[in-house]
Amino acid sequence: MVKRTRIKEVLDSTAYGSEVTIKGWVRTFRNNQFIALNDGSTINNIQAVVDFNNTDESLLKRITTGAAVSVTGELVESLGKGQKVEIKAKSVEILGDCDPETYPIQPKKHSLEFLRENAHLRFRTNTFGAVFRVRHALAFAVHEFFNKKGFVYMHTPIITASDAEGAGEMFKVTTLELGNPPRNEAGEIDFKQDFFGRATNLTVSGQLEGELAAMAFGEIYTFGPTFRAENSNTTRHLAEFWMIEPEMAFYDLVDNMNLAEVFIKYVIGYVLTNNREDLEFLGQRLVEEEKQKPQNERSELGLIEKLEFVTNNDFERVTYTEAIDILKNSKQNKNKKFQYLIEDWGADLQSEHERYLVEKHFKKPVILTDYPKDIKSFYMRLNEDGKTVRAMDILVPGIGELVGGSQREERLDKLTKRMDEMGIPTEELWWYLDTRRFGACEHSGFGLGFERLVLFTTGMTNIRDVIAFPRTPKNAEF
RNA sequence: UCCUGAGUAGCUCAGCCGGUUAGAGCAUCUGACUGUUAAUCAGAGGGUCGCUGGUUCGAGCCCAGCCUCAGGAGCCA
Repeated sequence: MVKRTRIKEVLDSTAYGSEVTIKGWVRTFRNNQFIALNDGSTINNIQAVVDFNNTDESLLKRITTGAAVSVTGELVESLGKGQKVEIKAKSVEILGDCDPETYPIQPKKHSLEFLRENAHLRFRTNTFGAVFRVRHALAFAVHEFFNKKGFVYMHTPIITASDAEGAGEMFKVTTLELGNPPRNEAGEIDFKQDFFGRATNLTVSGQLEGELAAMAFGEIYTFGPTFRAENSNTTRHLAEFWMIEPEMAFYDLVDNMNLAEVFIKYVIGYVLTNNREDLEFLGQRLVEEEKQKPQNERSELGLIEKLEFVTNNDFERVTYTEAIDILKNSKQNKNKKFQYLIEDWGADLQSEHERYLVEKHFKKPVILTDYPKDIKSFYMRLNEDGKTVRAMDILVPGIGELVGGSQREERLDKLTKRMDEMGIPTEELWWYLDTRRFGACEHSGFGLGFERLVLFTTGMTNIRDVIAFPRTPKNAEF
């Protein structure tokens, strides 16, 4: 059996005269002799030239867009313009036919909306090929970064019993019969008879379990699927998404911010050096797309310039209180251009405010810290002022919140007091509180939405286009 | 969930004030051409106008309800 060479390797080769075998999917077949073939190893196609005068007519007819073919031939310098090398085909074998009458992907521009409805085939387009190679590179860089720093990768449970984290609506997990569940004497569904002997849900965060592990390994991270049953219909929310959650003992909020910033710069830097061609294509795609927008709505920087800017510049760090001052004194606020005007300290920031800070005022990623306790979660460490907590959110242009994190409240009395105030049942989270009873220490962590990172890095604008098979309200096809 | 907009050929879209046989480009098919770059040229086929009901002599177009999608908001990562 002849060994297959990946197209990326062939395109980089100068071994003219040697024989190679490539296998891939036909992108176009031009002029009855030029096959543009792609195997996913690179965004670039290789051109295989068929001698149509000496090739069976019935074989030529089967070389159609989308067909899987194997080509064996001689690697030669290309006679035509547009590519350096090509393959002079000696033999072409159709591995899998593709009926052009019914194959949805045509050699033309398709709308992202159409491709979303054909998510099973969209990997075969340039755009989605590039997006998912970048996604892979980012995921790999995440593990490489933490591994180099000595973090332990924890797999926290996907099915959880706690319904107490307050991170959003949860999906129920049950084996009970939906139409006729067993009931107790009070007429309520009797979860004692369920698979786990209690009500369970899909996880909304691995943080609480992550904290337990950090109290032994020092530094850990999780990277896994997360589920939110919110009826969210936006370009930045999914019902099933992947989240990275580092948790570090002996880190205060500043250590936490430093880690998050270095981390983001590292993974983006990895893609800048390893996925150059994909980024160039995605950057070009973005330019084309923005041509339809009015001048003042277009990005100032190209995709690669934007990513280089992020890796080369410090993120802006401001407290919530300073941010409120900036917003309050902004022209937008004074001219009542905000839909929600900033009046008093304590209000939650709306998307328009975050966007103003990031895109108009600072024009770079911003880390907002020390939010009012009333708009943040129970586990965040209370500041000396008694009003604010050691929270930090990282906001980036075009996406908004990329990271949400905090220094955790390690003082048992303050934590339980806060839980009581917010109606979080302490008895259900006894195991979490045990970390505050047995060797508690200063610690911090954050959560980063992986798809939002992919969005930012690829310049795509809809989160459903950076995950293979998006799960959103009314959509679980594929 | 709320606001706004959209749904017409495989895809992208046009369709006038409600009027006779619903169009274009691309794709597909047939033929020609053969160093092309989303090849080109000629011809052909292709429609449940999102669904249901209503108004009307007559509805792709008007009205009501529903479904789906997109953008924005909320929830958040």
